[in-house]
Amino acid sequence: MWKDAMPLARLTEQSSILDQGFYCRPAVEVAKDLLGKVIVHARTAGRIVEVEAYLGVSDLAAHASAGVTARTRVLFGPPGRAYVYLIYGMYDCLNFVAEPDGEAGCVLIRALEPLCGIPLMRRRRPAARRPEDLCSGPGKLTAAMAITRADNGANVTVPGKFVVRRLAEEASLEIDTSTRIGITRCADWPLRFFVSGSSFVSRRAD
DNA sequence: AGTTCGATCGCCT
DNA sequence: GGCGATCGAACTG
Repeated sequence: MWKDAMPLARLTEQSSILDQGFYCRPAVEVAKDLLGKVIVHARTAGRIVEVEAYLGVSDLAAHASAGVTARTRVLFGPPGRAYVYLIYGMYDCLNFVAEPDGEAGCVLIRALEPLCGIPLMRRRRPAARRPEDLCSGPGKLTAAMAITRADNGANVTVPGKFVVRRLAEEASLEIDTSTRIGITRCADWPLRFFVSGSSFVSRRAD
């Protein structure tokens, strides 16, 4: 318990960075394909087990529905960038921008299976009682990995402190679908995707 | 310029 | 299951 699943050096060696083409597709496709991929931020890393897709101006639950503003500008820009915003005055939420440059769409990262830097994550989130609680929510995983609004706009397709990787040996996984959590508009749209049976997701059902 | 309310979390009952 | 914390973007006037 509370030990890393693998050393960061080995993870780096046995994986490759997702390129811009991966993100330059419809947000729903990118969302589903991000399951099983690994986010690396500085000394911490985790496997994505739960995401939600947010679409363009037609999706009233999406920030992009407000049009281009100072906050949403990155959503309308090139794919493969991080969109990080403050929610409820205290938590940062991480998204990756999808769709071609000029079109809005993104994927909210809702839960991770911690892989590297677990003791560090634990120090940042003392409230977590089990490793399963470390990154089981959008505000939890940013706290555990120290991802903040300073990372907003970061290009995660080029080598650096913040990237998303694909393992050379990717386990096949079954995907469950549900409605998105915590929203009121477009509440019945089935745009939440998570790894079936994972104990690291924020919730099992709606 | 003032108000509203949210893509949450953790503690309380 | 309920609620308070805490802040800034978006909307109203």
